[in-house]
Amino acid sequence: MSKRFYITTAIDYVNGEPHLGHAYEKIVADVIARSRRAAGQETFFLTGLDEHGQKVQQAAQAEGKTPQAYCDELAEVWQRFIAKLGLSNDDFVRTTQPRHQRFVQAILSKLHAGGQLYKEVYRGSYSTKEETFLTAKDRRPDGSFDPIFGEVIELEEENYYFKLGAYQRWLAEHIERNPSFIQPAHRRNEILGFLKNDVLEDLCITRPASRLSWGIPLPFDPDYVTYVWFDALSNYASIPASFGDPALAGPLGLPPSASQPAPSLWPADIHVVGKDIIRFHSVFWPIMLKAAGLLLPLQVLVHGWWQKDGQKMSKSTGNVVDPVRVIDDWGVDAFRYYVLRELDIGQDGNWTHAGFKSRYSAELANGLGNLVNRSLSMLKRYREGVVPPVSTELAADGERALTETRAHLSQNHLQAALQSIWSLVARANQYVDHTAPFKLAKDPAQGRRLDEVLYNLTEVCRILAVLLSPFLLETPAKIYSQLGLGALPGNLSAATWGRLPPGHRIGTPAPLFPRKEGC
RNA sequence: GCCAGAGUAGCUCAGGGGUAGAGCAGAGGACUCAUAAGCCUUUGGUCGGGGGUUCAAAUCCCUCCUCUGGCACCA
Repeated sequence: MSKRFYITTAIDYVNGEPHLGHAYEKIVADVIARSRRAAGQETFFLTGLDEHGQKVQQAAQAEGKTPQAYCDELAEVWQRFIAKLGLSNDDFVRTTQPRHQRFVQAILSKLHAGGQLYKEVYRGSYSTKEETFLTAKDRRPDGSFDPIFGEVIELEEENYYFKLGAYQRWLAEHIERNPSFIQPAHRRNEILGFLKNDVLEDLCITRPASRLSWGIPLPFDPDYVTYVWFDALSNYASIPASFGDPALAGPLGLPPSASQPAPSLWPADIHVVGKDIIRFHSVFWPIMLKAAGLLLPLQVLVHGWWQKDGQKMSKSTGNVVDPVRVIDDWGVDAFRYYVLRELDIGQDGNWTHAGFKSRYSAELANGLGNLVNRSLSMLKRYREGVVPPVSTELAADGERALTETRAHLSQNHLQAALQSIWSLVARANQYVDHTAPFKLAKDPAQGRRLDEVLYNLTEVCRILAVLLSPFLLETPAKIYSQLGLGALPGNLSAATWGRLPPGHRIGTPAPLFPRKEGC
């Protein structure tokens, strides 16, 4: 079986609240996944949750629940969130699942057997209250620790380390040779600068089980559990491995697929991550894979952060955008459209209500929505909704939009693709005014000309629905329904000109993005 | 502090030696199919300051100012 296109989001810490940043990352990944499917590629899209760690352990205890019961409840919250965003993920990983733990233990065993791990004593300042070691950064300017840390003692603890530093030069060369490995380019430069100018230190990968029980035990030392790096990052490979993916199961000695043939997913094509965790994904994770003899992902695609009204979002000041609220008020398509259209991937964004409303009314309602409504209304009124013979006056414009959209999507330029699609919207709106079908309709001698104009407009509406299908969820289906065409095609090739059959009778036009008063 | 990047129209940004561009916002107009939407026309800028190279600089060089991003793991 040929390898599928495989894309992931970061997994979210189960304890956190779903916010705009999570929604944005997931929607970006979703649109890329949908665009690949629409290009005819078999695709696998994974998202999920990071459920281990001290904070979960403590929070569960505070609520008198087992950590697993606590996670199960929160996992439902996250799954509802994902459904709200309309994600097309093929699976949902939770790091507490046995299928994930098997992989983590397998890769740790292999690294241990290969001498890539070692045990060492660390001595440092330990906060008994926070149950964590403190670092220089935790010190106040006078050198003392903040009282929030409570009693601070000197403590020794033995842990396992992973030989990260040994791979520093190799990784720098890999990134040099593969310009697309970290995107966008300025993020790549940051990582390269770091790899060339700083010393990469080894990574502490465990906690004693006595201190942290809610984690995956080391297969070769039950006194320890593995800590965030191997536990969380491994999710990208653990799920393909659990299906028996030959690129993973074989090298790690995991059981082959129960259902043959095993899907071929690894290596991942794209890891979509936020700029805050770029280092873990473009330094730690590749080295972990390399050390274990596994293939590296092809690309780490780094997105920026959103601000609200030019300020950092913060729950304490109430300066937040609640994606669920926006979707409830404006619809999932308006939400998805705004975050995709506002930013090129990699830039930081600034959410403003005025900006959101402006794009909603100017681009969605007045641009796209009104075009579809006026076009179909005229076909309904002047031709009883029956599609006239094929005409090709706007065919070149339609084909250009298709070509550009495909080209942009193949490079994950989602914003640029939307701009290309909207240039067809603008062209068609202009065409209405230039050809004035409402005037042609008054002159019986102009019947053939009116037929031509109406075919072109109706076909543009259909093409727009197809082009928008990777981006929007409800609108393309609504357009198809209003066209009386049934199921939306799954492939962008349906956007080639002239597929709207003459003689076909369309459905009932209705506004796509209703005007909203007082919002 | 170090390393990048950026400062161009009211806003968001493109351009990168040879009459300053787009979208939005603003102004005016003709139309009426449509969600009072759409279409056409149009006002805005000595391209951060200063100096230099050149016949010619927003563009190249120097310098200054301002802003942004990054500087991990640090058990």
